[in-house]
Amino acid sequence: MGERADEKAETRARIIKAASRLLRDKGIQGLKVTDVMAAADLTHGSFYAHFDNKEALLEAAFRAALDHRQSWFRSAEKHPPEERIAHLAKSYLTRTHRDRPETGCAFAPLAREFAQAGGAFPAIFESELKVTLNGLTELLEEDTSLQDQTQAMGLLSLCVGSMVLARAVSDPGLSDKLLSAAAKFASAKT
Amino acid sequence: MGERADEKAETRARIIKAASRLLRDKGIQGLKVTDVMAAADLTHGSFYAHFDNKEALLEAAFRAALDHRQSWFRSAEKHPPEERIAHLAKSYLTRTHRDRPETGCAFAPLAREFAQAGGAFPAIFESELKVTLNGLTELLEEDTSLQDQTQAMGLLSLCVGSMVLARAVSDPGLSDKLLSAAAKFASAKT
DNA sequence: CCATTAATATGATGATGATCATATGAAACT
DNA sequence: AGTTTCATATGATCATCATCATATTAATGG
Repeated sequence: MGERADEKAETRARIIKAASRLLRDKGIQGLKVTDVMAAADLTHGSFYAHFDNKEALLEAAFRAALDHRQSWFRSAEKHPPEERIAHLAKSYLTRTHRDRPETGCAFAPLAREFAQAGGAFPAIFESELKVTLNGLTELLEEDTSLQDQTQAMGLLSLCVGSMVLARAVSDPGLSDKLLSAAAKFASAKT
Repeated sequence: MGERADEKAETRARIIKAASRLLRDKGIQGLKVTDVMAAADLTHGSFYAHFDNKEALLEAAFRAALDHRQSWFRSAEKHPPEERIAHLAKSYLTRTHRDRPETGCAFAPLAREFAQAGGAFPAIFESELKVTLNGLTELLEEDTSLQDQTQAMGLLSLCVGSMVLARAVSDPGLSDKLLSAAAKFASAKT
């Protein structure tokens, strides 16, 4: 009895994973149900056995796309507070991260589309962003009062902006330089 | 004889202007030919009297969207070099700019889509970005050698990232704070 | 005024893609 | 083995949009 259900849950997870990758790469409008299902080794029609509609999938996929945030935080915890800005920036602004948007930060590629999408999307985006900012604020030992999250907000803005631009550029020298310049810029603001 | 041609050129300009606004607001995939024409007070069909296809329009619209860059630079020139970073950040990171994406910076909302679009788009994006970085580099009196454009690249990344996030957030307190924190972060003495 | 021509409008056409209805096929219980 | 059930597949349907073909309309030259 549980066998079938397990299998279905596993398939569902596979669909979400595929969607979460494609979403970060192609954006909301670029994400096609057919492509997601193909990436999960299924055909388009069975999609509706797993989700009510595309919106439901997007929601799950976006949340899944933010999982890796934890490991970003954890790797910074090991460093003393005054080195954390530099470390967080450096570990975010890597070539690997740039070249694999499908496994990376979801804020950078999706901000505009999520904010403008209807339904629950803007709220989801916002709450996830707040969680991220709070995590950074703690790491940087700033006041949580929203009045003094300058470092956390500045750092995240810088990281997101640099990643967005670096990904948009095909000249590898320029792209690399955009990442390293941002990392240097961040460390200077400690 | 020139009358008709003038009128047509004027209409074309009107279409480009409408497209340039809608493009920044909705993105490439969100831009519908019908909507552009309606915004220019025309009906959809006549579009092809002015442009070969949607791609041609997008190209013109994107270039038009970068016009305002000049005035950003000029307003910074008036300040002494060491104050320019702070001034550039502050004048970019305004509430007005945030609330009117359709008249603002084109890099922030369009980077991902332009980079992934086919044809000439990535190259156009990249060359416009280089122009911008060179302008900033000059203003900040850095070495133009691409080896030392840290300030220019850091500043632009920070501005773009902060704007993208601030626009994605509906809590006005948080959104304002994202802008002001980035401005403060930019001006922080190294 | 009439004829021409260029600008815009109206109404297809065809592709794409979300969603749905129905079919297949294999596992689980009898 | 036979039947039931559910996961997945196949093949519509319906809306949206880019693009195109044709019609209308207004300005210019005679």
